[in-house]
Amino acid sequence: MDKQNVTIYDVAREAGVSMATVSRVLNGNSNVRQTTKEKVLQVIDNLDYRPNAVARGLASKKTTTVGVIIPDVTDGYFSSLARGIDDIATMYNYNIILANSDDNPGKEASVLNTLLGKQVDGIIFMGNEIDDHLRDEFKRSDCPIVLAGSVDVNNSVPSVNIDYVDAVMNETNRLIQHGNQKIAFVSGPLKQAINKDYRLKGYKKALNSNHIPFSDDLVFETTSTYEDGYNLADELIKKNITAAVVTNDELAAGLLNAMTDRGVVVPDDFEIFTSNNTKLAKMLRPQLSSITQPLYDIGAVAMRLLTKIMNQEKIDDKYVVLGYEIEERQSTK
Amino acid sequence: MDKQNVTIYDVAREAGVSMATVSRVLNGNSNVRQTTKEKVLQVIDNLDYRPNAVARGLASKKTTTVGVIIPDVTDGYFSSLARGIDDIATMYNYNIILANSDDNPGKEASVLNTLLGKQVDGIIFMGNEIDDHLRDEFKRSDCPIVLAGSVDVNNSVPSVNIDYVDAVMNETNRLIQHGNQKIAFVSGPLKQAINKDYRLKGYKKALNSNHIPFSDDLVFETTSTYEDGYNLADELIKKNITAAVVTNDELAAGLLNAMTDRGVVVPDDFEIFTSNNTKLAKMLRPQLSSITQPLYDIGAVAMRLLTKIMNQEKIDDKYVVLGYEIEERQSTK
DNA sequence: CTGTTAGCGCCTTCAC
DNA sequence: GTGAAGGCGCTAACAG
Repeated sequence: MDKQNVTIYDVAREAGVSMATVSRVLNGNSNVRQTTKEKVLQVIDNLDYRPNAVARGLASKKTTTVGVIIPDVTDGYFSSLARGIDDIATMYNYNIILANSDDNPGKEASVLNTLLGKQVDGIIFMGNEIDDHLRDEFKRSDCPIVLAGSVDVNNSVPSVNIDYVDAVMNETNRLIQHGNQKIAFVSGPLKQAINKDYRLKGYKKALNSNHIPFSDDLVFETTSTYEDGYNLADELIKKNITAAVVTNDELAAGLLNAMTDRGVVVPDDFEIFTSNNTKLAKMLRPQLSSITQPLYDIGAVAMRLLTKIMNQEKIDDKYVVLGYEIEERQSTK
Repeated sequence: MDKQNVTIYDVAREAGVSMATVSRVLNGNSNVRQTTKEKVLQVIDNLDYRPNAVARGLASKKTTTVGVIIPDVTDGYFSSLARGIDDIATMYNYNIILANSDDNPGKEASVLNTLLGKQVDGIIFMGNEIDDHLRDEFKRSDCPIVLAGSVDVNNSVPSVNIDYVDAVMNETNRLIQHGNQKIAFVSGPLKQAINKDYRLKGYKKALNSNHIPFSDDLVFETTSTYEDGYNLADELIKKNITAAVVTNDELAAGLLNAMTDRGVVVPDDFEIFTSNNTKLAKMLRPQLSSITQPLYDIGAVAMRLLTKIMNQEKIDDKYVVLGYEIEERQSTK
């Protein structure tokens, strides 16, 4: 009933060599004669031997697995990053332990600790907010960590992102150029730095450079769900708002559908710009205009960066900023 | 530079007990005097000691991690299952190693092997097709495996599903009751058992019981992408088809949008039923009528079942069939 | 090029 | 209740 009855020792005996030699061929060590190597390989095949990664991990202090903390796999934005992460991880022979955190600081800290206990070689963290406590844990962990599509105002950890300030500023500018004066900023929780310190800042910059006064009255804070977006429509209509910059695609989808359901024609009567360009944006009608982020690449680059750090390679840039585009589809004029 | 400098040995020395005792309190063994237990706990806290799960795994032959093989995290159907899986896993103190397979038999077999090498305590497999080779690997693995939202015609492995035959039959029946005679079956790859042996069968049963002849001409095999659905519209229109049962939500979304973009009014001129009730279904306009599967629960129940098997508990039913509903929204009359 | 010998950090009998 | 000792399966010097 053992999962793993045949060990390196069995292989060694069967092949008439020492376990060290078997270990060498397993690890691609070149110091093995071709003929013995072949013989060992042969025996491994015959015995259907599969190295025990746990034992290997204990001995070598490397588990070839990395932890991935994600708010919610079900979210199209983060799952796209996760896909990029996993593909690159696989490419470099790593596996990922995926853990959902719901953006909950308690869960994040807790899962971080269990990951460290499992001796992951590195961690990719995705989350909308990094508080002091978490930053401390990161520091104390003594484990390579990279943020993917997530922002740390202190830049205390390597990260891969786009320029959120710039992107939102550009969106807002376009909306202004389209003639809108009352533009809503529809956001996820403002305690999240990515919303408050980056996106909102971009929004304000655009208003400012166009001499439009900023008003708290046009800032709508939500929990980023489809329903939140849907429920917001009436209020926006009542305030005679004619356009919105939205920080999340599902949120934008809710707003869009609510508008349409109320007979408000998008984009003629109301324009919407969203932020993440998940699959969803193109599947809606009208299609959502959006910042087009290289989602897969953000994950992929983050994982690649992590491999370099784990590997102690020299890093050119610990704070990668990838390019983005703005694609105007059908939800803007 | 060690990730884990303080070991159980340090704790033992510091607390003036043996490592065996420390191990006991760590594992909740009752044979420890209350006072010593408290002392040990105190030292653990002081030293910021964190047990090394790898060493523990080697010694105990339990890793408290399970492998999860998924076609693509980016797919709303599977990511919902994955969320259910992770939540229950967390509840039972397991972590999940998530691996994308793209439904590719080669990748599936390969990742299965690396998971087994990592000594996972169990595996949840999601995939649209299980071929003989994979079934063999499952059997040989001698590792608890549960299928989630995935079907094995041979029932060689415990699984959690809904009754796909019945569900598709019901959908088709409704379409027939709505007066449709030419109903398309728009499917993912027909080499996948879930499509060919279950859904298609349900479609045929409905036709049959309504004395409508089955025609291969109305079966459309695709790769299940949004684009596939979009590109199919013209053909369906040309054939004067008035309704479709679709096996995948993104596929259905593509078809829906293509119809709308071509001026075909859904549901007046064309009805659509989809199969998975992912978030997407309700976000589209018109909203997609669908089989409403308990996605999260399928994952959750599968993981719960797996814990029972890993725990050698008695299992009432190794082939769980969860209930489903059919929800008619706006894409059907 | 190959074998020997220690551990890696923890669990788990088995004594006391 | 607690300690001592022997692995778990593999890697990593160190010899030869």
